Amino acid sequence: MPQATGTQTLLRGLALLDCVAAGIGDVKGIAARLGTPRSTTNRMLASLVAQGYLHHIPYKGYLLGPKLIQLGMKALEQRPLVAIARPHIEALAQGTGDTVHLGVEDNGEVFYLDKISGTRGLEMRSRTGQRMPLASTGLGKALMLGMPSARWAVLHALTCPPGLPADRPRPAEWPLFEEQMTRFLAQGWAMDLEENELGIRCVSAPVRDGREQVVAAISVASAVPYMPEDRMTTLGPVVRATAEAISRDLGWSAP
Amino acid sequence: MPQATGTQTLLRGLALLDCVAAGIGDVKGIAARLGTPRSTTNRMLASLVAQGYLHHIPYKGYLLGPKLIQLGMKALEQRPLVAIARPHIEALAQGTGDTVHLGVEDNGEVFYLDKISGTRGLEMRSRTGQRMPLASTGLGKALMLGMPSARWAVLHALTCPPGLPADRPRPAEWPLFEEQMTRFLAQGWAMDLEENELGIRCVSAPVRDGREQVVAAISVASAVPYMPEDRMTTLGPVVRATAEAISRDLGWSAP
DNA sequence: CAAATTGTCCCACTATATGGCGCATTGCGA
DNA sequence: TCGCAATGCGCCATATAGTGGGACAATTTG
Repeated sequence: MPQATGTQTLLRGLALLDCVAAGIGDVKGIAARLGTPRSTTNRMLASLVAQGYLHHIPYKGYLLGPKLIQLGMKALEQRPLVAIARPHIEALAQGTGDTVHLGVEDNGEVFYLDKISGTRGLEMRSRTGQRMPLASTGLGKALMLGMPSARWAVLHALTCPPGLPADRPRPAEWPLFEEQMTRFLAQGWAMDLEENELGIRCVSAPVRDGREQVVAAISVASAVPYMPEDRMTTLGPVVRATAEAISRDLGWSAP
Repeated sequence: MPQATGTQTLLRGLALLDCVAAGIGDVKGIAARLGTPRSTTNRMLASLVAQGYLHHIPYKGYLLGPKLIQLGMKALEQRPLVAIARPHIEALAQGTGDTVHLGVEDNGEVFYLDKISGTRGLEMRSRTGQRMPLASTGLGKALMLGMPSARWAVLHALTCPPGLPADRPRPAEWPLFEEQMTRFLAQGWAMDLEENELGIRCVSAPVRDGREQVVAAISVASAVPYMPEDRMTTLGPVVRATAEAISRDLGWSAP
């Protein structure tokens, strides 16, 4: 299946790891699956065990080893979200022509990590490094999808403080808001209908890491004329797909 | 450092992963550290990237990839605690001559997973599959070291219900108990002074996994005559060392 | 107890990885 | 803005490093 590019032994070793990850722990099974003779298989197994990539229980079988756990943890830390998401959100901006945002949750707010301006001429006020409420932004709602729904009420209230000027845009009132969120959760993407900035609508989706946790969110935003209801409906799955592509680069694997 | 056992390419590739894990992301640095020429290094890098073991940001550097996160997670699931701990607790039983236990926390209690009987002739009533309170057993206290100290009070109260017969052994009264636990936490191992069974003392320590979480505990138990105070003091670090050896096999790495 | 798997060597053969080199790109510092 | 240093990518003759067959011992299973 792969193009043999001069590292047979390495690739075989990695395939072997996959094999064990798939639950095949006996030498016979592994050798059969890789198509390697017993002696070769054993040789590689020995090396992988010596390095801690596999755990060996003699005459019982092989299991993924402690080294992989360590490396997995290190990998989680090293992951530079912005750099990894970049190519994906660039493609999304290219494909939609609209402005794309990347953000994370920080201290009950959205924190903008990256922004790709759209090609429609209009510029949004948002800026990398900026902070915004969770419940009134597309990014924020996508991030909230990863939290226990019990926290929704608090965050919603936080976004609509008592002294908020009457002319400021705001999310839907509570019972309705919860209803919307439940729908967003089911479909895997969310919307913002001028709830944060008049004239701006957006479609968003959550990004998860290897632990299934929501670690970020992306959104496609544009002015109302470019964002009729039906376009948002078709855009939803697209945004979601991009978010999932980023998630995969972060170690996430589809359910 | 390793004996070249007929898998140079594989070992080099794994060393390369270590290298990147250590934070060396530039080709030049990696090549220098492994002692391989540029072309060979690039070839391996390409293969590792193709398989998802590394993430590549062109002209920027290499990082541990998503595949390692996935494998790390799988490794955590696959880990058969009992089988992995076996050789270690056997060695401990051999070395001390006393009975060794392995247990986990389950629903606010200790659950005994394994037991190696000592060589002193006396047999303990404990049995694999048994349940015991957390606060009155050595295993339980070691497990409690991994919990937020706020939970200690609840668990202590749970172990000493109002209707407990006056002649039943029990842990120290509350203010003192907390004091003891704080000391145990600092030294990394705990004691049980006939608090669960009259005439039985034990020394215990927590076992952690790759996420630093306490997932189990081990203890060395014996009759009082074999367990004078000073022996417990020397045994403590030994038990702790064994627990840490198991932890390492579970992916834990010393702080 | 026998059958099936597994762990461990050994060894001749050649496919496999090596590493030197050149060129086009890209990024960074001056 | 420019030039240098790293990097990505490909080619290729060479011999080294991995291959795979086989024999034997150790271990588990039933």
